Amino acid sequence: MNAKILIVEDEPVIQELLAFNVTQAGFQALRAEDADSAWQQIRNNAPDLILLDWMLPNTSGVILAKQLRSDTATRDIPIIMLTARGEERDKVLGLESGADDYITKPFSPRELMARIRAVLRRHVPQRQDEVVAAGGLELLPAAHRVTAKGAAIELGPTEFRLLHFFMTHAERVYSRTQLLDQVWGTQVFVEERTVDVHIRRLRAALEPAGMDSLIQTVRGSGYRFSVN
Amino acid sequence: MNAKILIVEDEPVIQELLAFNVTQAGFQALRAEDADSAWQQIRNNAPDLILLDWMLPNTSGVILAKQLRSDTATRDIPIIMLTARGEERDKVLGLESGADDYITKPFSPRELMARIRAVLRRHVPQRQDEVVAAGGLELLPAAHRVTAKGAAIELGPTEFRLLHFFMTHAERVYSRTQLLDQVWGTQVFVEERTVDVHIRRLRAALEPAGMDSLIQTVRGSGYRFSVN
DNA sequence: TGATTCTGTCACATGTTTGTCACACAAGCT
DNA sequence: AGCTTGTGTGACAAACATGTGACAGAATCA
Repeated sequence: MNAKILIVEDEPVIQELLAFNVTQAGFQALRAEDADSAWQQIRNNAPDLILLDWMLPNTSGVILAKQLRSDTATRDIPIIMLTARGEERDKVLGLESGADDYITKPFSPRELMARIRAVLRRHVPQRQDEVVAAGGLELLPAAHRVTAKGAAIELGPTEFRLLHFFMTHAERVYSRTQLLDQVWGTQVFVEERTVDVHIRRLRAALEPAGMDSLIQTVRGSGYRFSVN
Repeated sequence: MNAKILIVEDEPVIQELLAFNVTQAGFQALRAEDADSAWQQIRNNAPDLILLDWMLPNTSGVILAKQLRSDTATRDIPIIMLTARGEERDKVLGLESGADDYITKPFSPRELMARIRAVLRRHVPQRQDEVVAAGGLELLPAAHRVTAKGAAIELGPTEFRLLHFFMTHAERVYSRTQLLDQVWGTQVFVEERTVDVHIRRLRAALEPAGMDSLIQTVRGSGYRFSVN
């Protein structure tokens, strides 16, 4: 959810402005002033989207875009071109440029973010949503629903993800660290004991249905979802 | 995976451009310049998707789309409309047009392919102009009318499209982003919170009939239309 | 044209969720 | 038994998500 956006812009003021807006909107901003540093950033940080200035020193933005498109590793990274007023829309979006969208300077932050989100939206792969059943519980990812013997069970977002993970990884012990990685994500820093609390909340939610014993404590190791 | 795409476009240059891009992307391109040759292609080659120019000689694209939608054999073929800048989005995405998505000329090839892939991916055959009934509500697309237990319910255009989408996609959670794509269209840039407001307006309109609980909030995920 | 509806956005109200404690309790060890 | 370590539990404030009323501009209609 926290997409990385590479800003390729030689003008420091504009670069700063872009980075500010992007960061403000909750994205991670990477920066580059020219084609070389852009490539370096791309190799090291694998951005999800590139904001590319049409005019760049040495190599122009168009040429960089072309190169990006011809390289298998970067072919699928969407590009939004930054152009000066008056550039021909046809040229910008034309075949050779390979841009997904463009925006003319000066631009409103709102429009910039809207375009970024729109482009990202179309490039995010679809996730799976198969029905999961285990231990008398049924979980429907698409409907975001859990039922035990037909009765609905209300869960908060985190408990839902936690249960989903457990149900798809039953009969195996997971440490608190592993659960944090899998359910919270690798980039979140929270106390390990937080897992305990959510386990408790999940058990409490399952308890009315008599399903709370499905989640077992393995002292010294972690937790396990087990049908037995 | 090798989908057949029918391009219906009278302007030779654009037709060529489209065919080139489509082929390049690994699809099979079929071509037609007018409604008659389009029908011929459809009958002979059963395309998986149709790229249709809004303006066509003789019969306009809109009329062809309408015909496609009313013919049982072609009802389920998704359509992407090609429009000039400035066309009304309501008209384009409106129910009478029957388009699944649209794109304005001039467009970027990447954008086009992204749309094609998106439409193919999510394409669930759904009849655009048939009466929909769900959760005690009845919606008549052709008449642009909604009733609950016989009593008419007044809705604005956006609320109508929103409800129509929900009723044809019940029991499933949609994020604000997905709803924007599906109901507002992929080219419209509005705040995500706008969805909330329209949900509220829709609920308010359904409330006199006691049907407002059909639209449920799923915290952290989005909204769901559900009969339960 | 003016009147009327519709839309998108905001600011604020309200309600949930989350991570963290501090402490209680349980299990293993010598 | 005492000691040590690990886990359960209730409370809480801050962060966060959603509901809601108001408003101005756009679109529509007569």
